[in-house]
Formats: sequence, C-alpha cells, structure tokens
Amino acid sequence: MAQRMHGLDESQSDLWVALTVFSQLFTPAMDARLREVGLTLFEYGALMSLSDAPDRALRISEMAERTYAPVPRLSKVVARLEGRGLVTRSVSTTDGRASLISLTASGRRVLLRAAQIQAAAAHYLVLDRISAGDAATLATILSPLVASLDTTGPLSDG
Amino acid sequence: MAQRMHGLDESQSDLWVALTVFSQLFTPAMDARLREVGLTLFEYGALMSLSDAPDRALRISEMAERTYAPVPRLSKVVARLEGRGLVTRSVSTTDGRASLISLTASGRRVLLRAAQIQAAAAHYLVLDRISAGDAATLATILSPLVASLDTTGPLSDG
DNA sequence: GACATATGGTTGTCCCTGCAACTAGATAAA
DNA sequence: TTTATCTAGTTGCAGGGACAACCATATGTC
Repeated sequence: MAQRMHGLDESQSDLWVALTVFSQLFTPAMDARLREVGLTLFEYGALMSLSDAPDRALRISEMAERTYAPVPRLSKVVARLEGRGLVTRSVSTTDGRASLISLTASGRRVLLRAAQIQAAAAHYLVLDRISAGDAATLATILSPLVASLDTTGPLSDG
Repeated sequence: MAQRMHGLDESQSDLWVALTVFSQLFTPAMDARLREVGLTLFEYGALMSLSDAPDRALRISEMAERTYAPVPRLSKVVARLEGRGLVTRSVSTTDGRASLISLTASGRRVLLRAAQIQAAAAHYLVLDRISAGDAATLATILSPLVASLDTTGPLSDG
C-alpha cells in the first residue's frame, strides 16, 4: 500500500499508510501481551467497561455500546468470561429479558494484572517513544476522528 | 477502558484510549467500504503489494513481509484471490518451491476501483476532518511508532 | 552421491467474529 | 384480555485468522 493513491497527495498517502499499518498491528500486538493473563484486548475492554460502570454492572447492550461492538459479539464474549468465572450474570429486576453483568473478585484480579500489562505496553510501544507534547497532540487530533469511524456514519459519500 | 490506568496519567490514558478505539474501528470501517468491490482491507493491501512491486510480482513470503502478516495467512489469501481470478501463480524459475504471484488484468481493474474507494474513505474519515498541518503532524508522529509494533519487538519489558 | 538441515509454502484444527434468524419478555392497541 | 409490535439477548452457520504440523525443494557437509 505504498503506491500513490488516486486523490491523495504524497503526504496524505503517508498518513493513510501510517494509520492503516498502525491499526493492523496494534490489536495483535496488544493481544500478544495480554495473552499472559488469558485475555484479548477486546475482552480487556469488555471487563474494563464493567469496572468503569457506575454500579459496576452493565447490561449486554451497554457493554456493546461502550466497546463499540455489536451485541451478539458481546453476548458470546460474556458467555466465555462467565465460563471462566470472571463475570457473573443476574437477571434484571426491572426487565426479565435483560441481564446484568458484574465482575467477580477473580475478574477484578485478572483485570488488575491486565491493566498493568496495558500500561507497560502503552509506555513501551508509544509513550516512551514520543515526547509528552507529541502525545498530547496525537490525542487531540485523533480523538475527534473516532466519532467518524463509529459505524453509524454513512458508507457511501465522501 | 476509560478508567484511570496504573502508570498512566490522564492525558496518557486519553491517548491510549484514542489509539485503541481507533485501531478497533478502522479496519471494520474500511472493510465495510471495500465490500462494494468484494475486497477486505487486508486483501486490498495484498494486491497493492503486488502492484507496487518492482516487476509487479512477488513471492508469498515477500507479500507477507509487506503486509505485516504471517506467511500462512498470505498463502490462504492468495489462494482465494487466485480462485477469483485476481492474481495468478507461476513457479519460480530459480526456486522450485517458491511461486510468483502476479496481478491479472481483472485484478488490476478491481484494485483500481478499490483504490478510489480507499482515497474517498481517507478523505471522508480523516483528511477532510483535520487540517493539512495536523495531517502532516499525525503522520510524522505516528510513522516511527509502527516499527515498535512490528511483532519482532520484545513482549516482556517496558 | 547420501544424509542432514534449512527454507518456501500449504494444510488442518481450533477459535473468534459477523450476520441473520430466532426466542422470550415487554409494551401498546383494541 | 388478546393480538401486534418492539426490544434484549441468544444461537446457528459460514468465513477468516493463528498456530503448529507438515510436504517438497534446496543447500551444505562428509
């Protein structure tokens, strides 16, 4: 993907390549690191969404929103995590269809270890390689772009 | 993944979240756009590696390097692309084990359409949303980080 | 040349994901 | 209440990717 692309000048193309390659390598790199605690990056995010939740519990659909993933995926991930004893499920008192997912003590322990791995990786892969200013710049430029990727956006135009 | 993480201050954590979310959303977003021409982002990259190659042909292992993916994956992707008539395979004259993969005319046509979709997406998702200066900044900061993600790097330390 | 080793690719198995169809409980209308 | 519709979540199937084991050709050593 290095060849000049239609409608992009060289510097635009450079950026696009960087974003593409980064995106392709990031998840596998993190998955490899988190394998030590038996989690994927996505599972880590799912557990984190619970840990961050106001009352430490979320419904599947809420987890799906917060992890930017479709509900069926969360349904299966939660089933796996439940099978491993990292989360528990309780039927919502207000809605018999909904289930509330909570972290178990074991889940909290694993999450804690995973968070440490995450932080170490963040430093090793990125933060220790760029200046604090560049880090701030990067976050500032990147954050608003996330919204445009969130699949609700139109596919066609542009 | 919004909770404060160990060893990261708030701005560092913001960057990490932005990188993580961006990486998770980017590939699906591009895959969805490229579906129109029946390619995934990865297949697009694989075809592009051929198109970029000096003599317009590469061996599987070379494609693997250029797409940052393991050889078995390329082996299967090439098989699919070959089945769809987008590439052809010819045994290397110098090494009976190696095969040379080349784009077909049909492959070139599809790649051309895909490149247009790519460019449009690049504008719509990113380039039209940030200034030219920010784009250049982003590329400058991001590019060197790619090397650290390329899986040869150590998993443990950091 | 014969044997060991290294290299280029392929294949088999398992797991994960996407998508569509589906079940079950909730809400609305009549 | 009965029926229709909507919503929360689950499940089945098909396709792709990771990893390890494997086959076939090449190279190096004696």
